[in-house]
Amino acid sequence: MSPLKPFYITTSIAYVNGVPHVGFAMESIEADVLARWARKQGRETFFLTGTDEHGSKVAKTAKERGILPQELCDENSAEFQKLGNALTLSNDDFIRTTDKERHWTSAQKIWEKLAENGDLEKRAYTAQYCSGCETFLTEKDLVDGLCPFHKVAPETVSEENYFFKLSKYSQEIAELLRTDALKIVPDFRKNEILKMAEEGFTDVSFSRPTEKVSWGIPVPGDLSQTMYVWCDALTNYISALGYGKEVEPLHATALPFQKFWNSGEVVHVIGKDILRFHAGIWIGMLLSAGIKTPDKIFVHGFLTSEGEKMSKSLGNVVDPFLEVEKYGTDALRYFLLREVPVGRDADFSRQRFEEIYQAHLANGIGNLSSRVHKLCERNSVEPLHATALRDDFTQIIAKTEKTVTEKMDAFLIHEAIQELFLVVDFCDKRMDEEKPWLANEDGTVKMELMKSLLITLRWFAMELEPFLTNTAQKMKNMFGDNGEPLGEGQMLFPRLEKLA
RNA sequence: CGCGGGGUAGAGAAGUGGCAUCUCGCAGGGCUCAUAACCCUGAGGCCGUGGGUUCGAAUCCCACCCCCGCAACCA
Repeated sequence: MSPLKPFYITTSIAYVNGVPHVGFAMESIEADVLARWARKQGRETFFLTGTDEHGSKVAKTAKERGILPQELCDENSAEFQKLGNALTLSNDDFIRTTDKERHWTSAQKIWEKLAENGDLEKRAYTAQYCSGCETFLTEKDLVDGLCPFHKVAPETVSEENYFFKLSKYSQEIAELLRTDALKIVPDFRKNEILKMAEEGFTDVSFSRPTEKVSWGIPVPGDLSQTMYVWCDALTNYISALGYGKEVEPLHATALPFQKFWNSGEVVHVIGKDILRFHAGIWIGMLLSAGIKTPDKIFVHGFLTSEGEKMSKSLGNVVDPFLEVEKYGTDALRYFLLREVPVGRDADFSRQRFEEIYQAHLANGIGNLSSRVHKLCERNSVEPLHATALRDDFTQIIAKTEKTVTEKMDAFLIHEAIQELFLVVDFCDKRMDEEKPWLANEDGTVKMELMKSLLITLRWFAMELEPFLTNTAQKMKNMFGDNGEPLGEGQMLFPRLEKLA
């Protein structure tokens, strides 16, 4: 719990059978802010993201396109890494589940641990299978007993799978949740998953016959079976840290796994759809394998698009690349961080996005930066000489720092950023009332106020860094970070009508 | 009676017993350093509905209505 513990934060890994989605952008940005915040607090931090690349869907898509599954994975994984750059993510690593060297060894190691512990058992499994979809269907999928896509009755198929005995860990998991040893944020998600745990989880299928699904990690010691997503994908969180890697005993303590997993604070950032897997299956696996369980799971909601569910068929999926291209990285970051209440569902509305951009970014911090910069330039106020801060500014800075810290510690990102931006209002108000563009009655300029404004904006840039990294850097250039002279003035956020 | 979340101004949120708050939008006024930006004022709420507890309820209790998730790898 010590705030100086190393900090390990992960996003869920994106499935590569498609291109990046604005929801993935939101999750990555939230994780990025928490990672940058931790670093700013002086904590040694490791931020991981990556891609989930196995399974029949990928194999099928590759086949349709006439390329190898690995080629498809390479192509799409690259898109996600490209998005990471576009969003200025500060991830320390990027793990891919097709990475045999790094990932497979860890995943197989965990599998062996579960097996040694007697928690994996081969069972016959019977279900309805549609050969058109190449997947199992449940009663609810069927329309009049037929596959809704192929209009044929599914066949009853029986196959052997390894099952993980998750049910036996239900109560232990419930206890972790109850005591917050595994803390779920926000609270209401905890209640939800705790209920499920108390009612008991069912055992889960952990493998598929290789003849049906071969694009995956082979089950150790049984080539007739391929790992199903759980042991394959969830294990990325520790494979990236080198779990199970053969090293000289002397070097074992140097493994990131040792530092960040065993001795650090571990936080997973995920969407509400996969909470069950993370708080259930993943924790069960770790308990079985005798590995420390994570400290926190931070669950975000979903975005709708103009009030409707985002779906390919409706054609309303928001492409994060296009948003970044049009409005800029920090505008998208700001909207997702400020307008989406942490943990809840929200709507991605074009009009709302533009209103927020105009009001907070262009008219707010952008305009304030311009007016302060011009004043300083005109009156030769140099950063080097701006050392003394007026009391009222000192007070608001102290108060803001305190509140922002409290909010961030509680993962209330949207409230933290809201609090921070109140400083913009404060500065605008001070200028309006004291009119620093007019001289004092004795003809002298209002130097004290101008210096305070300059210092405050320089401070603001520092506070802003975890949230809007690019803008923070631009502000530092404008207002002379580290005693540099006043830089060039620039428009941080041009008004919308000036955007192409 | 499957499980869970939610219903507070046009929109999004805060508020868990004591004058209903913030952001955006809207209307009027002021200023002119600034990106026609900024500042002030105002309009706009039976706090989902009906009962109850209390000196006092958005807040606690009971009943009901309506939205939304989950139960199945959609971020």
